[in-house]
Amino acid sequence: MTTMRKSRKRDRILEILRGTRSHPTAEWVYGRLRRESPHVSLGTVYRNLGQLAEHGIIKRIDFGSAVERYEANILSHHHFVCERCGSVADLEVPVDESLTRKLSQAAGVKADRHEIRLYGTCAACARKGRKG
Amino acid sequence: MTTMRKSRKRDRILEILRGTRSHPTAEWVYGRLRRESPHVSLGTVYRNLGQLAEHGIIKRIDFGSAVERYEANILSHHHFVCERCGSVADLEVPVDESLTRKLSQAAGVKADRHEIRLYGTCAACARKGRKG
DNA sequence: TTGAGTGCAAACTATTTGCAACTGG
DNA sequence: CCAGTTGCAAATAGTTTGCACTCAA
Repeated sequence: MTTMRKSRKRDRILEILRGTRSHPTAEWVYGRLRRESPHVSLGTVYRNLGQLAEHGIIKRIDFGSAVERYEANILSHHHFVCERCGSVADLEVPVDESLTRKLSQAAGVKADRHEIRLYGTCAACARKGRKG
Repeated sequence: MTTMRKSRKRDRILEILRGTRSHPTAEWVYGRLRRESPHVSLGTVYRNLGQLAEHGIIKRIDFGSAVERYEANILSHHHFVCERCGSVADLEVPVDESLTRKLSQAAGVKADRHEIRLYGTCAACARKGRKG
C-alpha cells in the first residue's frame, strides 16, 4: 500500500461516490467523471477506486474475488469467508427464517430470503502466521 | 430455461460438486472433470453449471453479477439486493454487532464481522410487472 | 527532484457464444 | 428425426498493467 498524494481526480471520484446512494460500478463512476474530464481513462478510475478501498476510505462489495463459485448445497445456509485466502465454508448453524421478515419490515423492503456472511481468517491461514 | 436431457458430463459435474465441501470455481470443476475426460471443454463446464443453477439443482454464490461495486459508506451495514435488476441498497437498520460473536461461536469459526444480505424484488422492478 | 498520478493502449482473466458434429429420447 | 449437448476457437466484458509524460510535495 503506497502513500497517497493528493489528486484532483481521486478527490472527484470520492465525491461522486459520496454523492450517490446507489452502489455504483467503476464504469458508472467513469461515466460521471467523464462529464467534467472527458479525457479521463477508465484505468484511472479503477486505480483510484482500488486505492481508496485499500485505504479504507470506501468499500468494495463482493466476495473478495470476481470469480463465480458454485455449491451443491441448495438448502438455505450461511457462509464464512476467509479474508486472507478467499475460501468459503458453510456455517453449520440453523438459519433463522424469521429474520428475513424482521429485517425486511424494519428496513422497509420486500425480501424473501436472507444470507449472512461471516468474515474472518480461516484456520489454515491463521496457522500460516499472523502477517498479512 | 430449456428442458434438460440427460448427459454423462452434466451428471459427473454434479457428482464432482456434491463430492466436495469447498465452494469451487468452474475452473476447479473443469480440472477435476478433465482427469477422466481429457477432451472436455471449459465451455461445457460453464454451460452445465449454469444450467444446473438455473434449474435450482445447485447454487451460484455471488451478488448476481460479477461486476465489482463500490460504496462510500464504510460503516458496518447490511444490504438489500434485487434479484431482478441486481441493484443494491443499504438497509436502514442498526447492525447487531453481537451477532458476529454468537454465530461464530455456534459455527466454530473465528470471524470479526458479519454482513446480512436480503434478497428480493426492489420497488422499481415490482412496479414493472410480475413477469420474470 | 522524484516518486505518485494520468492517459492510452495493450494485456489478462473469467465467462460466453457461434458453429459443426454428435447424441439421447 | 429433432432438439439438446459437446469440443473448439473466437469473442466479450471487466479489470489490470506497461509506458511515457505530468504533477505534487
